[in-house]
Amino acid sequence: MIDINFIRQNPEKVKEGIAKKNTDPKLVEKFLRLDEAWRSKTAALDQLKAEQNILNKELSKARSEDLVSKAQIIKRRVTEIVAERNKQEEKRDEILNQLPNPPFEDVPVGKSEADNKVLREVGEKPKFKFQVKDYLTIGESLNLINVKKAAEVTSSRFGYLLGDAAILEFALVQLAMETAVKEGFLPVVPPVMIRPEVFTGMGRLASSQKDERYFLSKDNLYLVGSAEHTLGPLHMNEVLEVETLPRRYVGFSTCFRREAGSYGKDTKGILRVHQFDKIEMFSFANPKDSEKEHEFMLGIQEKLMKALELPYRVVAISTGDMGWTDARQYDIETWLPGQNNYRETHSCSNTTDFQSRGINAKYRDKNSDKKYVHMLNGTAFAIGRIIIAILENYQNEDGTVRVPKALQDYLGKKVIGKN
RNA sequence: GGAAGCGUGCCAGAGUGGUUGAAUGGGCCGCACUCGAAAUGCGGUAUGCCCCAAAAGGGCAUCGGAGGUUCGAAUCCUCCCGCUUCCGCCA
Repeated sequence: MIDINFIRQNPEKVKEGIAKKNTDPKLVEKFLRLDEAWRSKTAALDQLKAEQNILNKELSKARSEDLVSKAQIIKRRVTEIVAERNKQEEKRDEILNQLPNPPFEDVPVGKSEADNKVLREVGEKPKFKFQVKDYLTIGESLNLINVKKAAEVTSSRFGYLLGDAAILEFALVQLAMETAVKEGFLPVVPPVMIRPEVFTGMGRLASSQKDERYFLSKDNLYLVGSAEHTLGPLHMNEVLEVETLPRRYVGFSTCFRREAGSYGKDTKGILRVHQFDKIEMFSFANPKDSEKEHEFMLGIQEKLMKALELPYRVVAISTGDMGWTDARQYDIETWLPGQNNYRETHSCSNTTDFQSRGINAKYRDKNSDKKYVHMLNGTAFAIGRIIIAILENYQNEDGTVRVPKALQDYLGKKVIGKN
């Protein structure tokens, strides 16, 4: 969530910031009105409580019926005002929950993904002397992917990874983990379920994101949409020593997404599914270094893409297309010959103190003041989509698929589909 | 799933209705002593919020969480969460 004091002191900045993110700036006015009402209720309550405390102290010395009846009257008033104040607070916080993290000043302003800015294209797009196939055609013919059976067994937007595709998954896990560990990330297998309060703190139940989550009502738990969601709370309610920053983690988890509102979009295959596995990097950084840390994480993502020798481009996400919690976001889009297009495979975000405030993750600086850390997250590999990219970019005319050099040792072969 | 116990500040640990934000010890920080250190002594050592232009100052809240009883709750009651132990089940 945004710092309440920041909104009070810089309402115009906040309005401008959230407007860029396609959020109604009038919400700020609404927030300030409700906040003002909350403050006056709080002041009234505090004053009444002070009176009550004085009376109670006198009563603790000597009981008198007169004082008791006075205190009883105050008690009734307190009960009333507490109820009013709480109601006011609820209303105010509901609006606060509708305010996304304002973007940094230099983020490209735009309404949608059409306004994203391509920063660079890297790698050579493969040239084919034959009719290229899409990954699903290749995957089905080599019995690597089965979505039809998954639909029968589970439902649409699920898939089986079979044979070398399954092996490929673990190879990608190994490659990503080894690379991240070398850069100082601690490997983690985090929980994939999360409490509603913690999820809210991470800013992941705000607004329409809620529709994106699977909820287990019997246990009052949500399924995570990314390892990010349970990696962040690893330092919930903690104060980290400044010299231990940045703290870096790389997590493997299954990701669950309802894909609400994407009906009709990418309905075929496994590009957009309800369940996939992902390796995710996460960093807790000193605020003064978080932009640098962001670039560092992006650098690792590119390193991984270069290791796989897949053509990609780096995109600065425009304000209108950014994530709810993000002050800056980069995506990596990988070239998919079967679609003749770049498609998102990675995302990397600096959420500044938006999430750390929600989960109360602080650090102690040199003056031993406690401040909120900055939290960053970035994809190492969204495994399903990388498998798609490999199948399409490394396809041969005879229907087989070459294995990227970096993965050959893990698979123990150079070509998939050859007898 | 059944039964029992427990949950206090950075840590250990007292406190079972009345000036308790909370004894005591440890840790940490500052000062004194010392050439320096240790030891010792003295002082300090939470967070959030509100009022105040700010500072100074004042007030409110917080003893796992949410409610309740009461003039008054760390202390009593209810529910929830967590931890421990035993039984059952289980990869």
